[in-house]
Amino acid sequence: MTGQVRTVDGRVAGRRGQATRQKLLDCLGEMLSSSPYRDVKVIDVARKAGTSPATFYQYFPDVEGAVLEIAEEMAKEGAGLTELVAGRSWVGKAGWQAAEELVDGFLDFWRRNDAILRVVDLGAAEGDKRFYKIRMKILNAVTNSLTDSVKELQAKRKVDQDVNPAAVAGSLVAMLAAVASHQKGFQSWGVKQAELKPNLALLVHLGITGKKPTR
Amino acid sequence: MTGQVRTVDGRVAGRRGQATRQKLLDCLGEMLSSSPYRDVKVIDVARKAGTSPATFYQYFPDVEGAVLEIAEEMAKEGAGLTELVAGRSWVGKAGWQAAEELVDGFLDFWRRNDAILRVVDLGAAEGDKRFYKIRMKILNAVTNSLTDSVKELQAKRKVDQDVNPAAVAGSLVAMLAAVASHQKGFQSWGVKQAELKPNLALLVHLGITGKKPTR
DNA sequence: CGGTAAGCTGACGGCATGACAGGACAAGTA
DNA sequence: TACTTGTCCTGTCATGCCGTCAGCTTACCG
Repeated sequence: MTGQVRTVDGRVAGRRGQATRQKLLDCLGEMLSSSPYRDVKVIDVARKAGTSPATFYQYFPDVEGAVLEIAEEMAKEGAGLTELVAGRSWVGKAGWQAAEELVDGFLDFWRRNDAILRVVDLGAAEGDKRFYKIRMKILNAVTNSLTDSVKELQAKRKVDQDVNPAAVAGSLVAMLAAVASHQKGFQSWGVKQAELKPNLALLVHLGITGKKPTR
Repeated sequence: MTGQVRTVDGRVAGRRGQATRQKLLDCLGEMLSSSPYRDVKVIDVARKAGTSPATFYQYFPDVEGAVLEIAEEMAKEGAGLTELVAGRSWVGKAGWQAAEELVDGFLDFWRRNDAILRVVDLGAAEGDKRFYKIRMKILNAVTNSLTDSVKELQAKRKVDQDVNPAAVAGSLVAMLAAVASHQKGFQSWGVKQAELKPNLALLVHLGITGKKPTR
């Protein structure tokens, strides 16, 4: 199903080849977090990995191709974000806890994958379907779960009927993603990390349930 | 005060020079909306403007420099976004209207300056102070106004004291910006443009006042 | 009409890209 | 051990963009 790892010219990669390939990916990942995406050059990645540009081109069609590879990897891990929402109760104290844990988990994931998520975001915004798909894969998991939560509350008449669950869930997730990728920005207008989280959780809880949380 | 427009090598630009310069900026702007930022080359911009690469380098140190110029221009226009919030009442029907108009104005501005805002966002996220500053210039106006609104409501005991006005305002603005730049994304999970706006307005209202709007 | 500064470009060294052919290496076979 | 096979890596090359400079053309002014 997964298929073996293959080089650009169709050979199957052996143990040594896969190691080289992985090393190139790792080095690319590091470069992305230390210098602007626009300035990441194949030759630098290759040098950093102690190999030559030609080797890079054996495993990846171009820089973008390699970035997609890393992103795909991350997306798999990101699928686990679903668990932050699935099967949670949004009533009473449990609701507040759910909101807090969602915010926590989300911010954490984003901070860990900071650099690559930035590039994925850009690619998606520019209309590249491949990046777009990956971004969806990560956000969809959470968004769909949240959408379901809102729908449930609507069914129980706890949320107004004219609320569009998908729109609200999507917007909240977008907010989390945006805040996560500009966390430094908040510090400069005097909001500290620790203060940010409860306020985000508040917004999430308000958005989902329409009510202030009981802590 | 403003200083004349100058070329890289220090000459003051005359009428003809300024026209060329502007044409280069315009063409760059077009290129940014039609192809990925990473692939925008000086030579293409120059060709599109019917001039040579050397001319480009007379007016701008590099592509980034020119992008900053465009962004600066946009930031000036963006300062007008303050009016969407300043001096608004957030009580009763007026509150709902304020939320709706804020969302409307914001989304509109973002759609108009789509391409350049993407690049600014990326630059800021990557830690470039110059892009960061521009992003702040645009968002600060709105965020500060919103922060003040929340503070006022807090003073009147209409909002809980443990809410951090700046954190809430900043998060809401980040949400608006994020949703605006991924508007297409929402369509794919079945949320239409027209549906999106009222739901965003709802979230904004909830966030600022802590209460459901009275429409 | 001549001087001066603005405006533009051809051309060039330098570097990244991406392709290829061939050498180095590990593992299996006789 | 010698030979074979297939994987893995690199030297090298044509191509194309970058960023700069000297020098030519154009516009303005006394």
